[in-house]
Amino acid sequence: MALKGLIRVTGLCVYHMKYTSVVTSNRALATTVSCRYSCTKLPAEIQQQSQENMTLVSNLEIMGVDITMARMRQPGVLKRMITHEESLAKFLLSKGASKQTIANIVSRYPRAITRTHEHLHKKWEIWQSILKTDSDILKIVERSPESFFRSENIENLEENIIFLSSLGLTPKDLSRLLAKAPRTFSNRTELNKQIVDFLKDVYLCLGGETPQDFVRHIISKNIFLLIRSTKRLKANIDFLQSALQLTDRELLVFIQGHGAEILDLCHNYIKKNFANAQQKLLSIGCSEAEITRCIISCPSMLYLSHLNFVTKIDILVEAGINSHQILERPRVLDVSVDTIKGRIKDLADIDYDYQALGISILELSKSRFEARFKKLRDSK
DNA sequence: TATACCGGGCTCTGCCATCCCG
DNA sequence: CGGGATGGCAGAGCCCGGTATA
Repeated sequence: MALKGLIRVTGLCVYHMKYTSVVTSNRALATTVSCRYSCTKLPAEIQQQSQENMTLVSNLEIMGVDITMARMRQPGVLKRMITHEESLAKFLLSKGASKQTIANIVSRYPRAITRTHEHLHKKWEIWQSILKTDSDILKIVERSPESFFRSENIENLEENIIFLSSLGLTPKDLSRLLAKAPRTFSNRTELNKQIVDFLKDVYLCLGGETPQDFVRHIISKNIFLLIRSTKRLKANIDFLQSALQLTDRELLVFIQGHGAEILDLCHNYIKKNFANAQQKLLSIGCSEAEITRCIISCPSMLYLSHLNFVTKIDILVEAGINSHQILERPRVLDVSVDTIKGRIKDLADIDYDYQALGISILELSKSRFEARFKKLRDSK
């Protein structure tokens, strides 16, 4: 199989490196026990607190920062002799943040106060070249302070923008990337390059001929790919090929289409959900081949948690819809449980016949459903 | 003209471990 | 050796409407 060969092709650079680093970190994980969150103070903690810069701590308290939270997250910051909390606050205020927001940001990511005014100014300017307005940037900083403040490396940020643009991503793609997956820009450019190389290698191994177009296409389809490990992406691609029994050519079509949406899922989650969905659909009388075809046509169903998936299927079956109707229109699973329930109830009131009229009415947009429902009811 | 098909828009952090440098 | 920088992980859907088609 082509993907198996990939390990050999890219093994020396991308894939092998990733793999070994993960193995060591997992091993370490198993033997490390953190006591950082213990409620009772140990002597070591008391000693640690005593080393804190008391002026800084009281400044932060006045700003409204949650010191306990800050201490829990980045204890080292509270010991620093030189910090820039005042200029940080002034800077963010000038961008439209409230005092409460600023306190919240520092509580969640204390290292923010180690950034100088010059740094903040420069970085904001660069972000603004992509996102345009202050409020767009502020929204992200509020949502995830870490993504804005974690790295001090401006050159790397600039390099990332150049690199991502060189892939053919449009300004619109870049702004979506920065708004939704800001980590893409604080990760080292080398890492982004590795992932892009990995994607190109996958594509070439599967027989593709225009790797640059492929990468641009797949990243704009799923903007979270660059913040996932190649280990995860590879595991998911391998799994989907074997679980869905796709040829290289079919896999290529799949991951360039709807398949791209699910490549970033946690690998165990995708495996678990696949097994659960298969089991549930088998239990209502679907064949394995039908299920496979259905998942290929609508892979987003693997996004649903087990409970959510089972609940939806049960509601549909109880309403008198048969398994084949569901498989023919799997996008009905895209609709929320509440919406399905509400519509089934409405339709029961007018004795809607799913066998005769089909189930596509359940997937309409809200306004289209209402219009259709009204027409059906009036014609009764 | 109603329905089917399909693409795309929202959305997506915060914690932990290791590496690395002063 | 401590702390900053960086990578990796778990987590878990829904909706709208343009256009093709019958």
